[in-house]
Order: sequence, then structure tokens, then C-alpha cells
Amino acid sequence: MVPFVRVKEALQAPIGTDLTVNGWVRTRRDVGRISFAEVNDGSCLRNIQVVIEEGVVSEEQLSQITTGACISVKGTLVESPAPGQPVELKAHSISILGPADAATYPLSKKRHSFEYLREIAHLRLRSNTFGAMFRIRNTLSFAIHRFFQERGFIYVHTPIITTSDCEGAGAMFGVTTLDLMNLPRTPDGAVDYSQDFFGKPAYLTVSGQLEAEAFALAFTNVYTFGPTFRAENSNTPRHLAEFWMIEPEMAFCDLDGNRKLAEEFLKYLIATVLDECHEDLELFNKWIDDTVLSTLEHVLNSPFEHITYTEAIKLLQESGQSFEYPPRWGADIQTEHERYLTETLFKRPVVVTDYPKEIKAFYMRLNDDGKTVRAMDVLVPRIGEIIGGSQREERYEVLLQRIRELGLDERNYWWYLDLRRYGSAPHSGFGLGFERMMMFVTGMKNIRDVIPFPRTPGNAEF
RNA sequence: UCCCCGGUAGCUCAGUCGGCAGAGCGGGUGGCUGUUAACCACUAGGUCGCAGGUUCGAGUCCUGCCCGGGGAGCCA
Repeated sequence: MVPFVRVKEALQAPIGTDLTVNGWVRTRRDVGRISFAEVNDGSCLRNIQVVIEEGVVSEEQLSQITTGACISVKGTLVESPAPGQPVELKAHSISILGPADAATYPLSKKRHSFEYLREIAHLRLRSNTFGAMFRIRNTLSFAIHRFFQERGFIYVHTPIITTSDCEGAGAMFGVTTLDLMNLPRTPDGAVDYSQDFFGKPAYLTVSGQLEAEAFALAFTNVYTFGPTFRAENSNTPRHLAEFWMIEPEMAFCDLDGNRKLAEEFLKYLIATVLDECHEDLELFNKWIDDTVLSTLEHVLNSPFEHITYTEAIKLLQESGQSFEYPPRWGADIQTEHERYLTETLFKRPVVVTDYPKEIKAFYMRLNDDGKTVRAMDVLVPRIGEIIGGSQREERYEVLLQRIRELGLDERNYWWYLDLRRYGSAPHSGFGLGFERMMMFVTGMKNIRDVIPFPRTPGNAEF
């Protein structure tokens, strides 16, 4: 290939530079004997305006420079005589790398609905919104690693396939090599999983937490950042069957330390995107939600509120609001309650801690009152719950009793209990849904539009 | 999974009381000496989601199904 520069660099090159740019045509305008093509290569939101004067390309070539076509332009960067852009690329020669039939190309230069773009997820990446989206997603991903690496956390690859049907985080996808049309059976008619690939039922992971705990009890501070799967039939703008989750886990850390890390982490990510993605964020602020930038700056500069579940219920009961589900101690905090707390009452992120044990998972540390556990949820405006975490139960006897109380099979937890039997330590961690963070940062209303190729009930195209 | 709303041209939508299938954008053709979601003129383009039913006649009314959106539950 001919050496080329990215559009982002080309736009900053000195006037008079000869260079080659490769990219995809967003639009072409003909005015008299001169043509203008907007070319984008994904390096930044801005296009470079390519000026094609008469005679530079043949009539046939020009007819192929259409919206969607991929071209390579050799030219000189010049000052633009017209307002709209400081510089433009005066073409000397253009080669058509990949034409795009204008009559059938599904992306027009005009705006499309997100529902339609979702049906062409392989091409929506060439739109302004999704270009900005996935540059922000990239920046956020790198910032996540940088945050933990700067603090000495070890990155752990927890397994994707698991035989622990025990995490209590919801329905799981089965993983099998058995012939579904001809399942082996045990004498009593059940499926004989001893003949399956792993010799027992296996699933896609719903969380790397339990394995991360094992690593925290050897490396002190660790984190995971990987795909997670939930087979729930959830049809909402906030749920995916396949999503990415960040799960730090820290030894010698109680719930207070956990809460403080969560706040520091969220603010670090917000500061990073404000600093590094301002141009892309402005697109979302202009077209998607004009409160995005002000909300991010507000959250960055506000201390998070901290209340206990018991206090939250009291505040909700005394609020004078009419809720569809009246707040009651022992019942879960509903979506409408979360929104009231974070959007109306405090107008900033709220951390709720110490929930009744009955509505939380078995591994959360039991408080001395015997009724609540050291759980925390971080609620943010517009999204609701963005982080869920807890201090883990590190006491062998207490954990074993909780497993038995809930009717779980303790044999499935043998290695998890071992961690409490040998060198246990107080430890804590949380999970951040990456796509929920993306929604919060961009203001997008549907989680299917912040992940490259969304998987939801009935939909796994691409 | 439950409740509500929707599905009409490539896209976004209008279509009144059951009586000839419409617009804008996009596409094509032509015009225009610097455009900026260019502009002007002309033009092509339809299994009205699918299957039944009611009716002289259904995009319109009824039933079932499929798909999409919003809300709820579950959660991240």
C-alpha cells in the first residue's frame, strides 16, 4: 500500500503538505465543474473535505465516488477558501478502492433511527454517532486498565466457561457438545452429563467474582474485565444477554474502602473521557442528550452520597411521593425509588449499603445485627444501579451456615469454602456493567446502541 | 415473562367515516464557477409485517402469529 496518514493527522498537517488519505465517502456535492467529497477514516469525528477539480478524475471515476465508497486520495493540504473548515485536501489523483452502489447502500448522509441502524450494525459504525461511540468505548476500556494498573492491581482472566451453577446471578446459558436430538440418559431418565465434554453440566459465566476472590486472596488487589452472559428473558433498554463487566476484588478491604474505590474509579473514568473525548462527547451532548456534559462535570465534582438501606427506606417513606410500590423495609428498592433518590432527592450519585440479607446474595458479609449484610449499590442519575458490590463473608462457619440456610449444595462450593479454611482475610469487591457506564457517559437511551453487536433475546445477528 | 404503543416506497412518516396508495428525504437524469444535511427542475420506486375473518368493497374493522419501541420484573 502507498504510505498514508490518518485523517486526524492530515487535518493538523502543515499547509502545502503532499499526502495520501484513505477513507470512506460520507457525501459528495457537485457544484459546477468542481466536486467536494467528505472522507472519514474513523480516526476522529471530523471528515476531511476533498476538493476534486475538473479533469482530476474521469467522469466514470467521479460517478463511483458516492456515499459509502472507499477511496484513496493523493493530494495537497491547502487552506480552505470557504468557511466550514480551515483546511481541505486538493486532490491530484483518486483511486476507488471499493465502490458502493448508491441505489442500495443502506446508509444515507441524512439521519437514521437507532432502531434501523441496529439492523445494519456492520455499517452503522460508519456513522458519526457510532464512530464517536466506539472511540469513547475504546478510551474508556483503556482507562479502566490504566486506573487499576496504576494502583498495582493484577488483571485476572477468569474463565468464560464454568461448572459452578452457583453464583445466583440469574439464568445461565448451557455449554454442551451432546447431541440435542439424541441425548444420553441415565437409568432414571435424566440427561447423562457424565458423557458431556466436561463430565458435568457447564455454563457461560455470569460473573468472574468467585474466581477473582481466589486471586485476591493471593495477589491482594486484582480486577477482571471480560464478557459476561445472562440467559434471562429481559427485554429492556438496560439489559443484554452478553455484556462486559469490570470486577475489582481487594483483600484487606472493608465496605468503606470498597465504596471509596468505586467513587474514585467512576470519577477517574469520567475525567478521562471529558479530557480525551471532548469532541465526540459534544456530539452526544448536541444530538442525544443536552445534559450529558453538565451531568458528567457535576458528578465529577460532587462527593457521592452514602446512606444505609434502612435510611433509604425511611427517606422514601417520608418523601411524600406516591410510588407504585410503597417502600417497605425488607422489600427491594424499586427502579422508581432509585430514581427518586439519585435524581430528585440528592441530585448526585448515591451509595446505598447494608441491605437485608434476604434480598442479597449468600456470599455477602453478615452484619452484627444478624439481619443485614455488607452490600452496596451505587445509583447514578438516569441509569439507576450502575455498580453492585459487597464485603464478602470471610468467616468459614458463617458462610457455611448461609449456604445451608439458602438450601444451596455446599459440595458445589468446596473450593470457595477452602478459601475461608486456609488463610482467609477480609475482602471486598464490586461489579461495574461496562455498557451501563457507556450509557451514562454518552446519554444513549438503549444499551443495544453502546455495544458493537448486541445480543438480546431473539437477536444474535452478526 | 407481564402491560401499553407501533409495523404503509430504500429511510422517516401521513393516510379523516371502510370507497383511486401519498409526502419529505434518499436514488436516477439534467442544470448550477466554492459547496457545507448545498440548491433548482424532472423522474423511477408499493406483497400497506404474515395468515385468516367480516363486508359489494379492508392500509383502515375483528382474531391469531411475527417483529420493533416504551414501561415493569430480574439485574450489571
